[in-house]
Amino acid sequence: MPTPAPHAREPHDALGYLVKHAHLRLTALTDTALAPLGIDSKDFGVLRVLVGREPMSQQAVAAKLGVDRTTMVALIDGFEAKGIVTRKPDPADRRRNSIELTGPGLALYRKADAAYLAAEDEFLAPLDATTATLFRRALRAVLTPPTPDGRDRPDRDRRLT
Amino acid sequence: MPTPAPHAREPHDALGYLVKHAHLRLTALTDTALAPLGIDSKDFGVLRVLVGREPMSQQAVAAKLGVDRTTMVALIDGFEAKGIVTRKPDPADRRRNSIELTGPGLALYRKADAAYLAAEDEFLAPLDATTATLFRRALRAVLTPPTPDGRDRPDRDRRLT
DNA sequence: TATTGTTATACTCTATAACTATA
DNA sequence: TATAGTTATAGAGTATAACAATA
Repeated sequence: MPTPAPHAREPHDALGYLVKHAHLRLTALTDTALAPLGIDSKDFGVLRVLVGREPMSQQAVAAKLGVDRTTMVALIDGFEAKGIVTRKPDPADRRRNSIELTGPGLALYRKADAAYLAAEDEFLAPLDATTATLFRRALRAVLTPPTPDGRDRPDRDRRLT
Repeated sequence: MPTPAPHAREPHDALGYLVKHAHLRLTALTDTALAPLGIDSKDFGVLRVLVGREPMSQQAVAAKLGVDRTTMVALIDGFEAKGIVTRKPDPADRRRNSIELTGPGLALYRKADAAYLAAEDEFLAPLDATTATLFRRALRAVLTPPTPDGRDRPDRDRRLT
């Protein structure tokens, strides 16, 4: 016994360590996979919010992502400069900017989605198919009911980052 | 069909979303659990490195945690001010600070460990015991082999944050 | 008066560079 | 010459406060 160990537990078994580094590794993998497309995983999160939905206000996107509306400005700035989205005043309420994915934006999303899924697969590679499914299901389960009364929230109210 | 959905996949199913928010929730739970003891989950990580080991240099602790040695200074400053650790020059190499957990520091760690484990339990509450074990095992599995040749690294060489 | 987007500012976290004392 | 600790500084990232336009 090289190290006298009063009350030693293996630190790498701590769930906090495991989950944090799982997050770090998955982020690194997806960032690498998306980099050739000129976006990162945070950008991809924005695309995921916009795709397949009606045009949204900047604030609505920000709320979905759980970031401040001031943070959203620069993100949309970048997307608009790259021609990924259009930003025009909402005719119904001209305070709002209506954010809409462009054709090239949708094409980019499709490529990004493929790259993202490949990164997921790489991340999950050490698990067999059954375990991978179970892993995903367990993640969903631990996120579902932080409500005290045990009722689940409808999916569309959840934040998305 | 309220929302016309060209190429829609549910964003909450993305593994990136699930892992990120699992991390956020677990961190929130552990921070809350540790707050009454005057420490947070990052502090607890430092305690976990120090407990049950010989006294270490600041740099060794920093390396284990994967942070810069300059970041370590303030962390140890706080611990020393609270009497959790002692910091004295290593007689063998007086450039080094020998960091050692004090008696009260060890007592604090034990309380913190109990609080931390309770937070883990709360996090895992939606899973039955078998699934919880499988979940932990899956997390370990996806973290083990980022080495290209497939060989695992010895545990003591891994970073710990 | 309240809200959306915007800008300017501040705050947190962490790393880089430079200094000191030791080796 | 190189290394451990320290300090000062700078860089991300994100939030808060204030302002203009609109409701």
